[in-house]
Amino acid sequence: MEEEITSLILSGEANTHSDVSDSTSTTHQANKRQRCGGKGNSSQFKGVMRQKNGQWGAQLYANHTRIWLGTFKSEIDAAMAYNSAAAAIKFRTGDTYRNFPWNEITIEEPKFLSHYSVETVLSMIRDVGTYSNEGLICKPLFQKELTPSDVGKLNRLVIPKKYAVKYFSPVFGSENENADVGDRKTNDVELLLAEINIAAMEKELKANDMVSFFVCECRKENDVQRLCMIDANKSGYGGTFVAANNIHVGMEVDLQLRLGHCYLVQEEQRSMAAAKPKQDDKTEGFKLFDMQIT
DNA sequence: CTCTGTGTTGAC
DNA sequence: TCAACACAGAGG
Repeated sequence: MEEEITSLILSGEANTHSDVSDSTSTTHQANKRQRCGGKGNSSQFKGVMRQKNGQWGAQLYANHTRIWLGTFKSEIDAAMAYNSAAAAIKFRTGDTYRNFPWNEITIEEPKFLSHYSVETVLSMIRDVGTYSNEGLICKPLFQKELTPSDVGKLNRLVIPKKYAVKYFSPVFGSENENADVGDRKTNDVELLLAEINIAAMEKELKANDMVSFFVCECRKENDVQRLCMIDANKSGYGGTFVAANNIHVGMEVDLQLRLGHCYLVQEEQRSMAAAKPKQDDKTEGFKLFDMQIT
């Protein structure tokens, strides 16, 4: 589960497709080898090539060797894989070429990937690659230092009210009896984590450890779902995902506003040439860590 | 059989 | 360093 989630993250990349190539002075097209007899089925993206069966392969070169990233259904997914791998491998060397320009979300990617070894990152990318059309991007929301009670027996985590209102207002701001949100008398909001395997977390986390909340977009086919993730930053370590599953489509509209842009949906709509309308309103309600809240 | 991904080559 | 192309061989 943990690995599944992290691998999803690595595959993700949110970007508009329209304003490619403004992040570097050299374009992929400019560098492309113009081998004779080009059949016009090559990719416009760096590190991406068409396979015989119509799939798209992604690869990148580092240390004089080719690193195969997998095959993908769409050219864009392959280009995203290149971006992720490049963010993990080439970013530090100063090679910041991107198939898509950075945006407010993807700019976080190198920092996130730096928590993992190159091998881990690559395996994550490959896990998602073959025959996959999934993507997941994450945007940090806020951090909280754990208190003794957060890691206590009560299976609940207290979120400062200002964050709860800001990011979870569709849930916490409404008078919803189903919401397992307690203690409106205080300034903070208790997030009950009954469904999460907090027992596992307890072993790992202590008071004063820092947990980061992310909102993530998970793309599957033509569907976009949103997840909330918790990343635990133990002191002295990089972040490691210890908990993540929260599907909450109900707050989509609100989060779209807060994120400023819903890149994946736009990209999907554009690339699908309006073949299918966006269909992300099928699911009602809000789930937090597998717990239906609204 | 299908299809991935490696081997290899040659352009930059 | 990179993409184009060929094809070995893994996997169903």
